[in-house]
Amino acid sequence: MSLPQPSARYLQVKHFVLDQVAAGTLRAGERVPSENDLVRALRVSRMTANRALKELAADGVLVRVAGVGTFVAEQRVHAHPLEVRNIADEIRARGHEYRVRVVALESVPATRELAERFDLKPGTALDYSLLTHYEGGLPLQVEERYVNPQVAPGYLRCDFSHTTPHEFLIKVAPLQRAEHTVRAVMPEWRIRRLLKCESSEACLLIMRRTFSKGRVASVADLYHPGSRYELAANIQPR
Amino acid sequence: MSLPQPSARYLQVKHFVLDQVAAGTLRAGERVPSENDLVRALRVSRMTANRALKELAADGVLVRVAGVGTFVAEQRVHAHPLEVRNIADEIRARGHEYRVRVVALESVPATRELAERFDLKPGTALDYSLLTHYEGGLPLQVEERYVNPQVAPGYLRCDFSHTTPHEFLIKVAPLQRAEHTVRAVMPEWRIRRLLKCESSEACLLIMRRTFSKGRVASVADLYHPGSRYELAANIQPR
DNA sequence: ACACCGTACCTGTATAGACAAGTCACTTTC
DNA sequence: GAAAGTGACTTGTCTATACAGGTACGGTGT
Repeated sequence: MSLPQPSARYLQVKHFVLDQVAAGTLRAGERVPSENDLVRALRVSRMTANRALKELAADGVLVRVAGVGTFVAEQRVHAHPLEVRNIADEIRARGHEYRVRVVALESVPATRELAERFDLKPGTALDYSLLTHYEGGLPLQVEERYVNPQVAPGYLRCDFSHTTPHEFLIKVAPLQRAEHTVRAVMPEWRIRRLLKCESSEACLLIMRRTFSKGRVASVADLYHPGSRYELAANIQPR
Repeated sequence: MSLPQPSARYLQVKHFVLDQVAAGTLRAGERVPSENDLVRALRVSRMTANRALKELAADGVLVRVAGVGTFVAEQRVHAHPLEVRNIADEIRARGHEYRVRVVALESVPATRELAERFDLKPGTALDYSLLTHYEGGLPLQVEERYVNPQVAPGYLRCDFSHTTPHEFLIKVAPLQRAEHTVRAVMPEWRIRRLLKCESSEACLLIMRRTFSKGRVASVADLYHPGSRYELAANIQPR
């Protein structure tokens, strides 16, 4: 279960703690080793232990209280109004037939750009899928997704005719936090061809990063034809 | 303009850099002082300068390249899709100059489509405004807005060089609820011209309806150039 | 023209040592 | 018993120093 040791010592310390959180040895609300504990246990300087815990706190994995200690943060699975819902459910809810086509499903090495989005080293193996989701025969979403197999293993063996990537990930890697970015773009031809949309049609791109156990579980670019897809939100202030 | 000095020295360093980014002294892509420059200029240790720059990089304000230097990140404007925020505040928060141009401001009768969105009878008088919001000289948003004068009276007498429509509405008609719809579109020539964007550029359209006292107070179509505007959301449990 | 190398500068990481401030439990004092 | 003090432990910050590794640039030799 334990991962190959990263070179940087503060990363080793992060993993030391993270592994125990992931394994359940340390549960939500429990106290994690203090900086000085880590100094003694892992033979690092306090500054290094401090950096590891500080970054884990910034990631939302830990909570630190000056004078008291460091604790595992409470993790809850979320439900959010702007969540990109399961595309299959969305389509079926509108009374249309849902179909998916798997264009690609393989393991690929991380490019530098991908490595950055994942916060991993370039060349790390990532599971890659390229799917087209159809609504009643028309493409509604092209989903280009990369999954970190160390966080969510078994992605390549998933049968996407029965399970969407989203469903799989929720089951395998409990969602801690997600980032969405929404843009209007003119996608490259490769995507445009799959979406079967004209060269003059704008597309809605949702870039999504999901986090689990303090690490990036998955990075997805979701392309939608601008003429057939929109995001809607109801906002209640306060 | 400058804020009271924070006590922690690394925060002082962060503000030193941030102020220059906000003031425009340092523009996107430009090089920021190196760690050693900051050591000499602000009389701090390199570890402290390092922490400041590292955190600003983590915040997305700067980009660091080992062996090369630290640079101001290219910043797309971020907006939180779930908040009803003020475009002027957003721009100023990014440290850029905000300016607005009033293209039209008049009373118009509701067309059938507008009447539907307002849930009113066609022909009802509506206050209409067409504004272009500029960020540092570049159009960032074209705001086409209709206001129901029975819910929010006095809209046409508002001075938009000092108050944004958003601010006015909040004051006159307390916001009860809002609806957002986000689309990617290729807008008509009229809008494209105001946005000064090319004919091949996709635009992000936010259609917003705000409700006050149970009625539709305002309907707005907000157009943004796809290359310079995006919506971002961090979705956290709880 | 081109490959190679040295140098200067940059960020990234790591350490030991130091002081401050917050929290808690225990003890002393009134 | 209540208030005040004390000490141990925690995180937060800061410094001086060090080495590694990346990058750019200019010079040198072929």
